[in-house]
Amino acid sequence: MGATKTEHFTDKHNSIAILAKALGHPARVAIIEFLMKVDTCICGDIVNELPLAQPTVSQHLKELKNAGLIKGSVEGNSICYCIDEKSLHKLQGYFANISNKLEKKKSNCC
Amino acid sequence: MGATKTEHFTDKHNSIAILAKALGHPARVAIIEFLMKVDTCICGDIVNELPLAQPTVSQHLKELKNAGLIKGSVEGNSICYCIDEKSLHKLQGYFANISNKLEKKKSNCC
DNA sequence: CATCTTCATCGTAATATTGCAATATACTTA
DNA sequence: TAAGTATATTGCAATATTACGATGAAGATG
Repeated sequence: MGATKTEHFTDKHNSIAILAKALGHPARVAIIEFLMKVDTCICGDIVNELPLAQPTVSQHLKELKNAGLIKGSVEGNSICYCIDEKSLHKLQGYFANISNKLEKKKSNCC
Repeated sequence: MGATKTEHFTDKHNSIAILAKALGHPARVAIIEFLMKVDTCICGDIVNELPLAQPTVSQHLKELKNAGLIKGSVEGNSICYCIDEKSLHKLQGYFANISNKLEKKKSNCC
């Protein structure tokens, strides 16, 4: 018990959940927004932006990477992180679709 | 240690994280999609839709409600759940904005 | 009123997440 | 090559999440 029963759900539901979960922490939202703000991908500096210790930030970055929200490539001494656009477009499409459907049926309830 | 350092982050980052976290589980994504699929809000039936025991589903519903993603109102014997459109539109707006910005700057990196 | 149905809550076990100090790795530069 | 810089990994403690059986609460129905 205790572990999520991933195998009982559809791939679609799981993949959305993975992306959403990765954004389910304010530090990781902050990281994404920071990567948006600076115009290029950023090498270093991420740790200084957050009120967390370096290992903690490193862990959050790893989770964002595992979820496919960011990419990281070694750039000499430091590591260059940037947003993986595909996954964010996927989220955008997902919620746009939901919003759309909601508009159409204009809640006949509650 | 162990608890999220919510107070160190901005309200905006926290509020997005709360919504995202609520969707960070496939069962909760499935619940939202089920509420979308049936045209009206649904009273009962949610438990039967999911491969989880009733108390577990009840807990997931509670979390979706706490995050503001769904609303529930007592309807005689059962409870009538439906999507809280505001929060989903908020997510839609958030990701639309990000997607937009990403389009504009067409990644000059990586 | 007794029972059924529907959903919530409690209690508990298993597992996951968060955070950090200490340490490791790897590249850079003096 | 030694020292410095940037990031990752390890190990651990605190806390949160996930799941469910048992039980409770409240309206519905016989």
